[in-house]
Amino acid sequence: MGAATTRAHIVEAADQLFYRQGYEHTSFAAIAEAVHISRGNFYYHFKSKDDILGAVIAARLESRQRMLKQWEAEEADPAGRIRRFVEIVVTNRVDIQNYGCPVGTLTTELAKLGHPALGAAGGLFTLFRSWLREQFTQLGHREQADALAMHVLTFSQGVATLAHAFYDEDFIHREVQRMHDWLGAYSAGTEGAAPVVPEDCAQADA
Amino acid sequence: MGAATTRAHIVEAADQLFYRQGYEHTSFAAIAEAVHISRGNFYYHFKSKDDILGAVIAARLESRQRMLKQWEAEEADPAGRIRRFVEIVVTNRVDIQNYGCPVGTLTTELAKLGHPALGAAGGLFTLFRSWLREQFTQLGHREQADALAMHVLTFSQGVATLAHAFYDEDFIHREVQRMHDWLGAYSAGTEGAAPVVPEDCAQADA
DNA sequence: GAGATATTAGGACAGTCGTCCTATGTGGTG
DNA sequence: CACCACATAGGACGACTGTCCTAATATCTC
Repeated sequence: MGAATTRAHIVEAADQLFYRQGYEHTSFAAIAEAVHISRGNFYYHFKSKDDILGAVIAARLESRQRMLKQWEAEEADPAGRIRRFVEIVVTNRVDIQNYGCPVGTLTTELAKLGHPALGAAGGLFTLFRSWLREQFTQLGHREQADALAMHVLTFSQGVATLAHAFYDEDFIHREVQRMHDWLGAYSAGTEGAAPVVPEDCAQADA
Repeated sequence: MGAATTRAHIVEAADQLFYRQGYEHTSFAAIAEAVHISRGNFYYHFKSKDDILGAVIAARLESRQRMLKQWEAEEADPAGRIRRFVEIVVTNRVDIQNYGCPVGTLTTELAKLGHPALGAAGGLFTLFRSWLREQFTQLGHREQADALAMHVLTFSQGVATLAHAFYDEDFIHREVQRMHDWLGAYSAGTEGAAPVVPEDCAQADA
């Protein structure tokens, strides 16, 4: 098996485990077992556990960036793009109810650990924030664009946290509906333009 | 020093440390150092680390319950009580920006650890949820009371997570203002303006 | 096929963890 | 003062952690 392949397998397994069990709680042995390689062999591909975390964060960043690019390609209307973002919590409702938001929970954990990779993980939030800001700007709300972007992020983080805590799917749908109604006030003129969310958009967050 | 006093000191120190560093990341040695007692002496007061966690959760529950009771005593208007709840993120903005929400972060961590005390920690969420539901019911929104309570919780969790991630105080104030505006539609009678607004007219703010 | 390189396996290492045991010290009661 | 339950200290324990080292194996080049 090529080194690049093994490395990718490690990152993939670590990504899942960090998400489901947390970074600190995930041991080298656990990742090794998931990838079916020996513990000692890790250090041929990564020089430390923090190094794996860095690779995982980079992979998540790239993945989300790709997702956003695709949305831009598929959806001409900025309001439709924002709606897609809001729908993430529906698309990934199962994972979210089970494990929370991969961005929010990782950032919170790294902050508590005082981990140096906190800044890199925060880049995921910044990525979404900037992208949402751009969409609101295109909608003509240049002045409030950043505040509106933060409000949408607030929504998604709040929903993810509580859907996780209460394992409540109906709650997700209610809050998403509320958010769509709220967004209506900011996407005037494009009413009825874009229908909501194709089924295969997924691979999104959480 | 009395046993009860020492026990209280342990719980207090553990509470702080669990909040700031997380439960798993906080070692016995760290708590011992904070309380200035020896490691081995812990097991005279608690039979395990989980036992300390249980005491911390119980203490937090009692503390929050006391807080809510006091609000009920000081504030006759249910709308005012809800506003007090919303203001938590302002009152505790320093801690929230530094460490996030004590309820949300603990619940998330325990879920990832698969810790048996997850249910007990979830009781904190349930406490707030029930209390908020009661206030909305008293405001005459019996039907939607629970959904409205969950919406307020969503707000507070989202704000706490992002204020923590971005360390942004202005953001907190903006979201709180938005929330107060939204609440205005549901607190008829106290605020002057006020016809009842259907659930999906949440775009109160702009 | 031989040799060099890339990749893997498995154990040794020091450190830390939660837990437990036992001896020491304390304070109040007869 | 002697006594005894309460409270504390400090170290020993096995298990686990991330890290590192070295030998064995696979893969590719000539």
